[in-house]
Amino acid sequence: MPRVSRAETEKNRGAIEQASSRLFRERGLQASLKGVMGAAGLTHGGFYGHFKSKDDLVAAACASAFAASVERWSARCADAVDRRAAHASLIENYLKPGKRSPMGTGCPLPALATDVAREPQGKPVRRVFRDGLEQLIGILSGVEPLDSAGAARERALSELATLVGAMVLARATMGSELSDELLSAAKRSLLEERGLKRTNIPRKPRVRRTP
Amino acid sequence: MPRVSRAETEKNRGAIEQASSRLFRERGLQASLKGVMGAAGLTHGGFYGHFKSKDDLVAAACASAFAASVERWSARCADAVDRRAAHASLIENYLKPGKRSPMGTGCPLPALATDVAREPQGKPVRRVFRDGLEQLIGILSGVEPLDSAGAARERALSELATLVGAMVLARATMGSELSDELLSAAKRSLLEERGLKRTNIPRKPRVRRTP
DNA sequence: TGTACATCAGTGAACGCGCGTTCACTGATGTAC
DNA sequence: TGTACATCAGTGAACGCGCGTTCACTGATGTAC
Repeated sequence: MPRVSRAETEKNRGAIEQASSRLFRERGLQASLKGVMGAAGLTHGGFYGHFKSKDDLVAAACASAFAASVERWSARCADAVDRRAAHASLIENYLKPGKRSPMGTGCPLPALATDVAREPQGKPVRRVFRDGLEQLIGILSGVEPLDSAGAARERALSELATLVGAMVLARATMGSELSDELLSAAKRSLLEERGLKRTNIPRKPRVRRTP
Repeated sequence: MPRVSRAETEKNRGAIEQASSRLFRERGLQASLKGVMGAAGLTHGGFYGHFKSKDDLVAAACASAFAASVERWSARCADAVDRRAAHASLIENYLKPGKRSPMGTGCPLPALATDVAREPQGKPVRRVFRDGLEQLIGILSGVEPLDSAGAARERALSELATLVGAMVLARATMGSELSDELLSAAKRSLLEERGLKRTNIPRKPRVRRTP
């Protein structure tokens, strides 16, 4: 079957990156290259034509996962009528019960943070993770109340901690009532304590699609 | 060298459990049995004389980690002059920068939650984790302000989410300024927004030790 | 545009290694008398 | 209390398997003329 056209090669590289981004979140960073290559529709031997090493792929996969999250968060903000609506939308969406599973298509923070914490200090994925986290912090800071001025970042940090912690614990307890409780408790705390109760927030009218 | 006395055998079983409890938190649930047995001062072959399987050990290790946390949290509460002091003490201690590392001796929630989330539904460790989490929730609920009545549990859930999320993210970014920021932002949010500022809380006088 | 040939993306076997688990063996412990 | 012997906790080799990585090979692609 080999060889393959240049366009095909590039498409394959993208497929490996996408598959790994999903599988690393789903199964952890120790997910196998054979599994990744299989999910990309290839055999394992061809991997080193695309990436220097597994560490290299891990970094690329993590970056890709963050890029997708940043894009989704930004789109959500752009769709909201104002900052408060955007803020509430980000929180409500993040803690939806449906977001617990599958892990492979969700936010990289709860999916990968503990694995990244176990990676040695020099590994490339650590920097990628930190850069991605900073981007999400930036977006969340941007929808914090303006009156608190320089405290916006600090608020964003503690809110992100609540979001990530609630999701991580909800996943570990999935299938029990406690799991739902964790998500709704975090949601209520974040929304109500900041005056972001759902009923207070105007919604943008949906754009009607052409049928 | 074999065989060994009954007392020795029991001590060895305890050593395996302790070593695994530390190594599973440190390296994740895929830490090897050979590593665990070595850390307990034994060779790998003897493992199955003490435990039925690795899954069995994982459950025991998780239970042991929670038991240690429950004991420490309870002692901390007992040492405080009142509920508010206990509440602040739990939060401040949990988010101390020194608690980021080593992972092997800290709270099992940030160390194991994501690994537990990836375990299949039937695995014994899932129930052990949930039971342990419920115990910690119970302790934290017990120091929430009484005036909020039935809301104590809900508050405890969202506070625990913040604690765990902050620690998980701080560990993933360890070595950067962001890591410290995450811990202090979460601490300030939890303490100040609940009127638990350090300066408001009376301290118990230290018992003088005999020199 | 058509032909001849060099390139190289993907294949699949192979490498050394570590995993969880099993098992024959050892020899001090615990027991029966 | 002392002796003879059965028990069984721990050892270390072995099992089949999957891992990350390497490599000789293949044959369609891309290029030179």
